[in-house]
Formats: sequence, structure tokens, C-alpha cells
Amino acid sequence: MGRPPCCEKVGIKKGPWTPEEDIILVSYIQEHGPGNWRSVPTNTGLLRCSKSCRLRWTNYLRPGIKRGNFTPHEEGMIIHLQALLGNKWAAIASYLPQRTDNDIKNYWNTHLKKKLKKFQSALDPHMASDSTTSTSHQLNIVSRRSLSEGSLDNMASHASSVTLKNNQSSTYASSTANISRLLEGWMRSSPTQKTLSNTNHLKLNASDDLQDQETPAGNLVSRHEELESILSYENLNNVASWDRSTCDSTQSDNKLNPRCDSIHDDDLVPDRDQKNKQIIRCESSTSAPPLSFLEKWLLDESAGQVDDDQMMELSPMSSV
DNA sequence: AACCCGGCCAACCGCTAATAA
DNA sequence: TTTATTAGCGGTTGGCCGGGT
Repeated sequence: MGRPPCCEKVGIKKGPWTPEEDIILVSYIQEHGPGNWRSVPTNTGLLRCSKSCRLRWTNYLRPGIKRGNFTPHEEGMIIHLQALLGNKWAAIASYLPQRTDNDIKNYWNTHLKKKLKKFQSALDPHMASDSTTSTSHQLNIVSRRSLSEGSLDNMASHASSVTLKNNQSSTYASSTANISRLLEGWMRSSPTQKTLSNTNHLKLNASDDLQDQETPAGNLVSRHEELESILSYENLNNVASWDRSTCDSTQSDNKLNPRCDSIHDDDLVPDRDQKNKQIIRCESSTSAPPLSFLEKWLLDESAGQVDDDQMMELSPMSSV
């Protein structure tokens, strides 16, 4: 027999979370740490299933999550990575640690797809309709330009009539941001975080960046630091372990596995603290593929292109 | 003022792989 | 080894909100 069910199916509340529920959840996690979601509804009295609790935490309450408008650079990163990886939102999100995969997915579906379409038709109607030019190739061209020139809006100037709305859920979003701030002290001092830090694991909960977000300048600095941390993480964890053969055979398809199975838990922590191990496993599932691979792919791709020279000035890796 | 419509996004759904009993 | 459950992921949906008429 397997394990007992995580929660009773009857009496489960659905729909938007209330601030009160958030506080209960955050308080519980503050005390016990994330993980063991099965016990959360029981121990907190929340009428939510464990899955809902986990999603609420990972997508909304987790410290370090940045909400609101995407910067032009983030926009470029998303376009670029989407062209590269496809709809692998978790993989894409691993390059933007402050954004959740859900956030990126929503932003892509609601903003970027339209912008790209508009841009493509403005840039070159022939290219847009040319069936011999793959969509991913087109998007690569577009995304590289976006990265090097700042944003799609700057390029297709007319598309810039599309102004990004302010965060519509700002009232409650700001309150959850405050909840997240409550956790900062804990995140800095918790044993779990120390374990992650000691094992050089990619730290997705960049709680310090909360302060960085206060100013645009701080934003740039935090972007820079995020990517540097990713690079250092990859270096520390032996980039060579990435399965290049898999990657090379599937440049733009869906075999890019963000889970980095080659990094074994046992290499990271002694096999005695099951809780920490579980968290490590959870975090490693969103670790990014080596950037050097992405760079290589981009360089290879550019070899056969006509007017990509100026686009190669900046890439997600070299632009920082 | 009332209604309609479309955009946005948080949350849910359903699937797969991993894991625990 | 088998089976039930969890965790993670991508796709989809439903409700809220703002703008237009």
C-alpha cells in the first residue's frame, strides 16, 4: 500500500486565498519550514488541500518573489529563453529567480505573444509568413534584438503604444509582499538556508533582493547578481555534468530537462537530514542548464544567419 | 448609470515522474 | 515489486477590473 491521502477531498476550500489564510500559512512555514505539505492543512486548520498550500507558497508567498512590471531586460530574457527552450516555464523561471513560472507564463501569454506578433509583422511581413523560417528561429532573432536594444517596444516603436499596466492586484499583492518580508529574518537564519548555502546550491529565495527592488538602480544590481549567482552555481556544480548529447540533439524541442538529474542529492548533503534533503531536491528541480551551453547554441545558430551580427552584442550571459 | 467586452492573473486541472509504504 | 501518493509542471479557466459605448 502507498501512503495515506494528503487530505480529505470533502470540505476543501477553493478559490482565492484570503489574507488571513496567507498569514496562517506563512506563520506555519515560518515555524516549520517549507516541505511536508501533506501535514500543513491538518496542522494549520486551513481548509485547503496540500497542493493548494504548496502552490500558494511557491507562486505567491515565498520570499524573494518580485511582482509587478517586467523590466525590458527580463522581457528580453523571457523571449530569448522561450525561443530557446519552448514553453518550459520552470526552466525559463530558473534564469529569473525572482519570477515564478506561473508569472512568466502569464506574462508570455498576455503580453509577449502579442508584442512579438506585432513586431514580426512590422519588421518583416515576409519573414512572418515564410514557412521555411522556423518559429523558434524567428523568435531567436527577435529576442536577441530585444536583449541588445532594451525591449521590443524600442524596436518596433509603434508597438510601444502598448503600455504595461501597473499591477492590478496591487492592494493585496503589497500585503503579501509584507508577509514575505516577515520571513526575511527567518530565511537568513534558518538551518535550511544555511544548508543550501553551504552546499553552494542555487538560492532561489533571494530575500535580500527585496531591498534591491526599491529603486531602479537596485533592480539592475540585483539582476546582475542573480545571473552571477547562477553562473557561480553552475561552475561550482560541474557544468560538464550537463548532458550535452541530449541538449545538442534537441536544440529547441522539449528534451531540455531542467531537473539536472546529474546533480545527486547525496553529493550535496549527507544523507541524514531527510527534511533538508527534500528541500534540496525540490530546489534543484528548477536549477538552470549551464549557460555555456546556451551560449554555444546561440553562437552556432548565428553562424547561418544573415543579419544577426548586431544582435550578438548581448546575450543573456554576456549582457551582465 | 448601466451594460458589455476584453485583458489580466491567481488558482485550478490533469498529467508525468519520483517517491514512500 | 507493487501501488498509492506527492511534487512539479504546463495548460486552462473563472472572476475581477477597467475602458468603451
